[in-house]
Order: sequence, then C-alpha cells, then structure tokens
Amino acid sequence: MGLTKTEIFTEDQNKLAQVLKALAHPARIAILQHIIASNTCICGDLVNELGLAQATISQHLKELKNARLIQGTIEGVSVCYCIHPENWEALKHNLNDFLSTFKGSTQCC
Amino acid sequence: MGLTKTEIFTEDQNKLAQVLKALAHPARIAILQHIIASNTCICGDLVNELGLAQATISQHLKELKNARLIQGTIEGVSVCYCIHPENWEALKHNLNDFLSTFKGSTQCC
DNA sequence: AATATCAATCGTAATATTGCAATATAATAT
DNA sequence: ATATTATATTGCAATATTACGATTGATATT
Repeated sequence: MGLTKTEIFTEDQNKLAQVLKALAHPARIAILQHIIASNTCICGDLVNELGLAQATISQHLKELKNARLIQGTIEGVSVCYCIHPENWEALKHNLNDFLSTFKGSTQCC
Repeated sequence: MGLTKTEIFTEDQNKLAQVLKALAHPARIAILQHIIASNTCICGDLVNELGLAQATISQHLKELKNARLIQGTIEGVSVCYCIHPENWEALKHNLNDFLSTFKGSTQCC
C-alpha cells in the first residue's frame, strides 16, 4: 500500500499530521529558522546558506507553501519568502493544545 | 537519492525533525490522543478503537517508542503504554521555543 | 534583441513509509 | 503439555519522499 488511510481519522488529526509532516525535515526547519532570523523577507539566498541544490530548496519551499507556513511574493527577478503569520500562530496554538492535553501527574508504567 | 542529508544540518535540527516525523501521521496522533484520554496506561484496545490492522498499530507504536514519546511495560500477557512524561515536556518546550522565535510584528510580503 | 539571473518544474534514481497477511514469540490458563 | 490470548516481527506491494541535473519561464540588464 504505502497510502495513509486518511478516511478513518478526524479532519483535525489529518490536518495536524499534514502540517507536522511539512515541519518534519531538517532542511525545512533550517529554512524556517533562516526566514525567521532575518526578520525581513528572505529572497533566495537559501541556496547559498544550506548545502542543497537549487531544485531541492525550491521543492522544500513548495512544501512549506503548500502547508501554508510561508508565503512568497515575486520581487522582480527573485521571490521573497516570509512566515504566514496567522497560520503560524494557529499551528502554535493547535500544537500547544494537543501537547497540553497530557498532564504528567499520574505515575504509571 | 531519497536519503536526507542529515550531515549538513545541526543536531538540534535533525532531532527536532525526527520527533516531528514521529508525530506526523494521523494514526500516531490518534494513538497518542487515546493514550492521553484514558489517563491510565492503555493496553491493546487500540486495535479495536482505530480501524487499522494489529500489525499496523504495532508498527506505529514502535515508531512512537523509537521517538521516545511513549514507553511500554509488559503487563502479563499484554503491554501497557503511556506517555513518556519527561520527553513529552521536552518536546513541548522545544517546539514552543522554535515556534516562538517568530514574532509576527513586521508586516511583509 | 540578446543575454544574464533567479526560481519553478520535469524527469529520474535511490530510499523511506504505509499497511497488511502470515508467522513468530511470550505469557497465562486449562 | 497444550491451547489461548496479546503483541511483535517478517516479507511484501503500493505509494511517497528526497535529492539533483536539466530544462523552462519570467524578469532585468546590456
């Protein structure tokens, strides 16, 4: 198979998993950190910073865009990326809600 | 290729990506939610709850164990799973630190 | 107009993931 | 001892992901 059975899970579970999948790669974490660190939009110097080919970076950026974690606007010949503020906040809250449902009080196992 | 170039990233980036990968599947999110909801340890009623085969659940549990998000102890004939409290807290803090480095103030793009 | 530059896309190879049936293993019960 | 129950492992097929060279498309620059 190799195909996730999305139909047996809730929409929330599927959505959270999808965003986390976009985050779950060191290159994409590095890209996001880089975008955040240079607090203005970052144009495509990512290829120089990370040790990956231009095609690969472009692909990772696409996935981050699909997950709506970043947005890009064309700036002349290059493209300008930045965090999607609303969706970033939403993820932060969703994740915190999920992780906070566990109250580590009861001793078990 | 198909092989992540871990050597060009920091250890923190690789580790965070790895834990997120373990979280990034709806079945594993559902499993974690189920373990958390029944605040005692949960034994293998997961197979009945989710609509996945026993082998598949077992595999997902293994990945969550590898990521050290859960721990299991043998309880007679069955196994008892629960959240790994320290690592869960650690993930919560790591993720929050990462997500909070973005201060959504400056308008861009 | 010709050329340079930047980023997206296509095509491809290598590897990873997902899911399950079948089988194996381990502990208890009879 | 043997059967039963619960979980793990193996092996496999289908699909997804990662990475990159080559190409394409779009905008500047000359």
